[in-house]
Amino acid sequence: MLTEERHRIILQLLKEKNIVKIHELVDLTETSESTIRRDLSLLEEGKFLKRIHGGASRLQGKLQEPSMNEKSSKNLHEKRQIAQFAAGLVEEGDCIFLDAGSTIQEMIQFLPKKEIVVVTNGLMHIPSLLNKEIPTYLIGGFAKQKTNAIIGRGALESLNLYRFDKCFMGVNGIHPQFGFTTPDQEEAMVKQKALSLSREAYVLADETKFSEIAFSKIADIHEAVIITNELADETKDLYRSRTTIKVVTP
Amino acid sequence: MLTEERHRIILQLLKEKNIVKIHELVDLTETSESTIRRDLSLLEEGKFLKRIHGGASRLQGKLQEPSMNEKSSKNLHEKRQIAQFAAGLVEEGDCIFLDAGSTIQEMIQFLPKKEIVVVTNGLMHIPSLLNKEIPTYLIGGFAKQKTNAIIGRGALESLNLYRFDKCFMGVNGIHPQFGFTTPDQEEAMVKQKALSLSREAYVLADETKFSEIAFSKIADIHEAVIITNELADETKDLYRSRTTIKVVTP
DNA sequence: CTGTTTTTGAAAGAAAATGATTGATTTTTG
DNA sequence: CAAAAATCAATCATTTTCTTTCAAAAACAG
Repeated sequence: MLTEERHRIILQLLKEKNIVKIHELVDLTETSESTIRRDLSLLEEGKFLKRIHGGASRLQGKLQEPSMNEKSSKNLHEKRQIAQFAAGLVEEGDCIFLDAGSTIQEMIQFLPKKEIVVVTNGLMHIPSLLNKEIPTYLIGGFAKQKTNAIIGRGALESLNLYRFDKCFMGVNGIHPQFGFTTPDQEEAMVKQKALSLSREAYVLADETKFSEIAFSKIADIHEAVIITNELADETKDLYRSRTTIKVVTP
Repeated sequence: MLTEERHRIILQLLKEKNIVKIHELVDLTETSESTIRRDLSLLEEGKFLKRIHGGASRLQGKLQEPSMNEKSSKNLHEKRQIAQFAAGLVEEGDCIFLDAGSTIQEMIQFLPKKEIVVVTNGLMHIPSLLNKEIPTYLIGGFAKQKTNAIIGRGALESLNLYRFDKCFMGVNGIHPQFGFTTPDQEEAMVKQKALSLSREAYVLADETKFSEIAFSKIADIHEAVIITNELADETKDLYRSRTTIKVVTP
């Protein structure tokens, strides 16, 4: 059995079980304990897992891309519902802005087969957009490694070339007083700019984002329509007076 | 069994299994280990798979160019030599423009670990550039599906924000009278603009590009230094009088 | 047919992976 | 708390795989 093959098996097993024991792996792969230990050491070095006494455990850093599976399927389902609803708002002839980030990425698959134009700062959206043969414009600027978003002065200048019918974005915090917020200042500026260039603005957020505050402010609460799933009634009331909330019914 | 035939078998098997072992392939094709090793090396060069100890594994594609099946390994080798030479021209502190396209993509792996800044219109370059932790700026504009390049008005406007120490580009035709040419007019405009913003301009081209003419003109022959591999003497003379040619010695 | 290039297989030494063993360290058990 | 059990890191000999080199075989061109 090849090294890489074992590594795949180990990671696969970890995904399912959160914790694997050394002996389990020895039996499964029919190799020696030494070999498995070496494997675990290597994988730990590569930040794929954490070694613990007797085995290894999964690490839930955000660094883990495939930990998408870890997100409870409920959460994912909600996210998708919100995304689908948002995509339904797009109309023939629209020019829309799509923010970088995984929330918005879910939207793309639901975008209608109409004549639309998409502008985005999300590098991760490009393959799927082109795949759907949607005319796509990317704004210029600095390519941020961690989030795969385009940010910076170039991004703002670039946006000036466009006007949008609708823009869609994800945020990290929604708060009655502090408005929409996100951790990265540069990304906040891009969102802000895009929002100011749109006739209609939509923020996609599941219930976990409400009453949260992140570092950098994007806009006041009334400047965008919030698309979300079921909310506690008292939360709803808190926001209803200040802005529009579209609640996706399952 | 023909080389091509073996390659096809190997790739087919990889599609099904994610991992293939050397001995598996030796048995299957009834050739020697040496031959299989050579095959795997070639296929790895062409970015079709990744060699691992004891076999090979499938590489899960990023934003790779899929339509480039005709890579002959000889051609690829030349291309790589040219790319390596070009990368060697990059100096500490340089701000360089990298054109979209597979020729330039080869350069990235050879870029020196110095403080440099890269601006590009090639979406396919982004993953490897970010991977090397090189500060990267993408210009804005229309994302062209076929070539994964950013083009159009936005691209030209975007470029205006920058000035380059050096720019590197691929072309389709080089001709004493007609200059540098490429099939797509929009891409030609981007190349032209980038070239005009650079202190020094370099065109990377193997011998097959000489005396060819494509539809859209980028610049006159004297406006860029040509980096190429061995040339017939008469070809060399034809261009030497009008521009600089750097010949990469193998 | 002859000389050249390309492809192939074999072989040798280098490099990597493996499994067993050692004694140290940690955890469990009494 | 201390002994017993389990797990661990480190080392080493062995096996497997890799790279390089070379010569024979095959394909090719003139």
